[in-house]
Amino acid sequence: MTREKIKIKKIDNATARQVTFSKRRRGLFKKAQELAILCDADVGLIIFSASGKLFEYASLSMCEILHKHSMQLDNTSKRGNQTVDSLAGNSRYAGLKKEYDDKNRQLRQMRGEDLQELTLVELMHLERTIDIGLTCVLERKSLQIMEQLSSLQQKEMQLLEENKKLKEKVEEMRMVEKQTLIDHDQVNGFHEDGQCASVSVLQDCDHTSDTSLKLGLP
Amino acid sequence: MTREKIKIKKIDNATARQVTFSKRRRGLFKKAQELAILCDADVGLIIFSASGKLFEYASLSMCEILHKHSMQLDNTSKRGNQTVDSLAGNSRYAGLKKEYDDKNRQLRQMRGEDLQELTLVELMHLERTIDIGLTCVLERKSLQIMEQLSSLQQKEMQLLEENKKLKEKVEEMRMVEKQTLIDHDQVNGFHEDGQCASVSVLQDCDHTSDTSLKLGLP
DNA sequence: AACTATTTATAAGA
DNA sequence: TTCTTATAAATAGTT
Repeated sequence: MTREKIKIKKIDNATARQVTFSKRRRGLFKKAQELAILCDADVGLIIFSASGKLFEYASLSMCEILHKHSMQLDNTSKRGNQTVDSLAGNSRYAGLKKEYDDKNRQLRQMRGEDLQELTLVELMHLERTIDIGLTCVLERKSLQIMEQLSSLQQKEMQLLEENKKLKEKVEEMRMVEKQTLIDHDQVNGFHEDGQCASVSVLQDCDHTSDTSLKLGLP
Repeated sequence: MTREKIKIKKIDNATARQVTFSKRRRGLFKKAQELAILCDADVGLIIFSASGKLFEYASLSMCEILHKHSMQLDNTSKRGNQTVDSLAGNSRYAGLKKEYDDKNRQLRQMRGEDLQELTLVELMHLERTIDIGLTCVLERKSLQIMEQLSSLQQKEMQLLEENKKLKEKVEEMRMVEKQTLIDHDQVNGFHEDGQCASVSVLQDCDHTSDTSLKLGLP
């Protein structure tokens, strides 16, 4: 579309064809993307070069596009020409699709949607199914809650125990310190350092700190 | 590309967006076809409008394009020769399978199965979902029951009414018959015929019979 | 759906 | 492949 108008037929020269392929492919991808963005459309574009190399663009994932495409085919092909699906070679796909639709319908009905097609007997069956499900979920929930409560209580106990030990330790240290001061007073006058006692205190602190870490939340 | 340059972002005005979609879609199809012809490429283009309508172009059949596409994907994603899967052609299948599994899991969980993998928060969500579903089902069931009750009561009324009329008719017929016998006795004693009265009775019978037919079950 | 002023895409050449 | 550029094609806004 430029220096010269061309006829739309296979380009003879292989090099020129390759160049044009490259240029137009990019152009097509750009246009496809623009359409998707401007018009809020879902676009999937698959291109195979003459040599068989694949290029693709998809506004969503290609998987989603193809899936939507399959769904559409299923909807339209129900009216008669099942040739499309047949040619696609998808008894496997069609079978899975059927099961998927069935599961989806059941799920929707359990959520309380699409109920108008059900008879009274079917509704009562459904109610029972949901009720059983709800019971199981409530049981499981209770179990979970009990487990978490139990776990928390256990942790509380451990922490209380730890706390108690620490208090005893602190009390003991106070006593030791007091005695040390008394000893110090007795041995010397009032001066000198309490370094030795300090070190001992620090070591004890480290030890208890390790223990409490083991009780930390997961 | 025209009167004014536009920014590539979703067009706000719905009408303008629809018009642009139409124009650009045709443009894209044309370009896709030109690429296919000029460069001897295989091209597949799938477009869904925002409203979900499908438009597609394929230089071969779309099935062949998708089949080639699946082969390519399978070949590149797995180095081993999984020709069986490849021939079945199914990135499409894999995508659906994933969704199917997901729906199936959800369904099982709503039925109270496979709950051990759920956290407490997830369980509470599930409980709420099921509860809402149950409420809907119960509402629908009540509605159905009320409808059926109402329908049955109406039929009962009609039948009672019919019954009443029939009883009256029977009583009337008895009286007529009695009178006929009396008349007969009188005729035997004197003269006259009771034919006219008999005919009248038959006509009345036909009439009530018609009425009961109109009230018949559907 | 048709028109048209512009923007874009691109064929050929470098 | 990429760049340039003259020209064909596409198209946004309007009618």
